[in-house]
Amino acid sequence: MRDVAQAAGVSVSAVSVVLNKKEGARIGADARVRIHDAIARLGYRPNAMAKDLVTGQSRFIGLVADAIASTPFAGQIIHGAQDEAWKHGFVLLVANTEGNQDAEHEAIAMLLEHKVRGVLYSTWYHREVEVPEGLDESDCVLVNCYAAADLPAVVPDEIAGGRDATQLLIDQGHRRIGFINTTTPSPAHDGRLRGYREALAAAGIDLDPALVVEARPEQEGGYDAAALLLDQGVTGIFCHNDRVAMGLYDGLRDRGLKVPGDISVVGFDNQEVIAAHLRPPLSTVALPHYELGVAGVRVLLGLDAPASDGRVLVGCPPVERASIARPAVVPAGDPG
Amino acid sequence: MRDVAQAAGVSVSAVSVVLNKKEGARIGADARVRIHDAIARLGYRPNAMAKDLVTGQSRFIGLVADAIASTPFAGQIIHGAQDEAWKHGFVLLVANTEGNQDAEHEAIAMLLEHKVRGVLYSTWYHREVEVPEGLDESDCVLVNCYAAADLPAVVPDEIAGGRDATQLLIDQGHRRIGFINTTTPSPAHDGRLRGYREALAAAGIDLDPALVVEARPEQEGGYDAAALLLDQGVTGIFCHNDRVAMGLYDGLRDRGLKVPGDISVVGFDNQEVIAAHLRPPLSTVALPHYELGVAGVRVLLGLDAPASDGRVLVGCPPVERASIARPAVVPAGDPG
DNA sequence: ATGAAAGCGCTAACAC
DNA sequence: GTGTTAGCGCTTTCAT
Repeated sequence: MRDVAQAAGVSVSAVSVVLNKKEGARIGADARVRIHDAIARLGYRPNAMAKDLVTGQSRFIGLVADAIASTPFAGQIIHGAQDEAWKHGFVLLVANTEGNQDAEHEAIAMLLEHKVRGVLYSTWYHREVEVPEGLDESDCVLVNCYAAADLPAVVPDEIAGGRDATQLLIDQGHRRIGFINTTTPSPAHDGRLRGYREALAAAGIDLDPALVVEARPEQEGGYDAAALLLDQGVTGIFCHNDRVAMGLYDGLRDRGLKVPGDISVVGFDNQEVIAAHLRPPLSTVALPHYELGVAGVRVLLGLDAPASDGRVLVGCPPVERASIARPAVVPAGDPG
Repeated sequence: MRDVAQAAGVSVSAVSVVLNKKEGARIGADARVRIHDAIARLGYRPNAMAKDLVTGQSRFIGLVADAIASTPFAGQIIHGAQDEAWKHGFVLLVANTEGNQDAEHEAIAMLLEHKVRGVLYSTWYHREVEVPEGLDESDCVLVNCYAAADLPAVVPDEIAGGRDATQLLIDQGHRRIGFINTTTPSPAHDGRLRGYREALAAAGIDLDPALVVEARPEQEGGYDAAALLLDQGVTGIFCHNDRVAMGLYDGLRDRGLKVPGDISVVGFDNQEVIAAHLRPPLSTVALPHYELGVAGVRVLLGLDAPASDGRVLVGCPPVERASIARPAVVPAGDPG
């Protein structure tokens, strides 16, 4: 920078002013030109760290994730956070902890030492977390998780998602709708179930407890659950996630049943590799990971405000594909 | 830091020395204790940027990716790079460009301004890239891609991978082995084909051109390819990737054929969500994204050296599951 | 309108 | 052994 000033025949402060496009003090047009010229000629790059040092604040936003890679989803959170941060001139500092306590501690220390503007603490599946100490030394927002501590938390709206998924089936005339929930206790388990109930209630359909079963949230779980639900005479099935739906497809096929001709299926997550390419393509409801990341930095930056309970709910938009049709067996009393 | 020094009754340099665990100049044991005490009491955190500023080098490694989220894979590269960087005291600065030229330029400028130790330029699928200008101002290594410019490039060993995948089938006695390659021109297309040929040649099997077909690298492509290969009387099929294999499973089943009873199948990529949960679980060969990330920072840091051609090939380890069996039809002349 | 100078928090000579 | 001091590259009063 000194070199630039020298080459342009001005002082360093003049260069600084020009670089930061200050409004107040204007620089002579000629000097300004000479400065830009010198910058280009010398290939000068400002030193971000020196700048941050003097201003006392960096342009970093820290993101600590518990499992960057174990799932295709985490990438989306990073992506969304990165995009939004970038939009406001911030850069993402990524720290992966793989659930390791020490790594987490170290990561947070590192972020703090870099004087990050704030940190996003995220998990790969929606759950309650215990906030590691140290995080309180900086602004912090929880992404895809929440804590007893009153930190702002950005989470998917599981209830509305469950409601919408069920509604997809109801809209096509289904009334005996099965639900393969997960065996794992979680906000997803409770929220989607509640959404399922709400949708049923709103449509005036009595809840039949025999229609909701639980299975491991994987293909294998869905495959095994097929038999249970078929015995109950369901015409449509809402699966806890797309992987379960994938397994269900297999289970149905092995019993000679066609989707959606014989049974309609709706998933959850909108896991692209699966949902979009199953035969038939799976109608589902999307887990908004990208948006979670975006919303996370927005509340961190004070652009969005959480509700009074500290939560910001991000919607799970339905994605209609081809796994839902009107039920083959018209319910009694319904002329069709 | 001054406060700490004052509280401990020593000078700032003493604190600095203690913090950096210098070997040469030792500090009195009592002073050291007082310093640590003061640090804890004051909740002092060193300012990483001030440190980097004076030493002239930061502990950052930049990672620019063309598509962080479009694929489950990118996350693995980030993860590997992050872990390895962390291990050596570096932090990852992540920049996503989504293939956008301007974003890329801006991202690189930003990384350079932060005086990164070097940058990893990565792509989500293995391909040739044009290196954006500016990257030469810093150490740079290509990850999962390569360029005409002589930059070190860390890439998967497609040939060996194709060879190993084919060998999995050969080992079980298959001799009429089909290959569903991708329609997309790419190192994967050429490398896996070459590996397939090499494995066949090594086993003394003549190449039958009718046995290699091309299809879109998705479920749909695999489904459609089933018919073509079945007509050729193959007993085993090597698929360009797991998604193709997934489609192939469907195609085979629709024709009443069982995997691996009637036809053995091997995939490529080891895309967890799919490969591990298909019925039967898919034997495949893994695309080593995590290792690619690790290797990237290792060569960047000078820990590993590329071959004379600037490449470092990362192996694609076979992952055996349950989609391969001995062929039902024993080839003529083979008593076993 | 522009330059001089102080200082951000830290490290690294160099004295003592 | 331990304290003093001079910057690292930049922003920002404050003079001019």
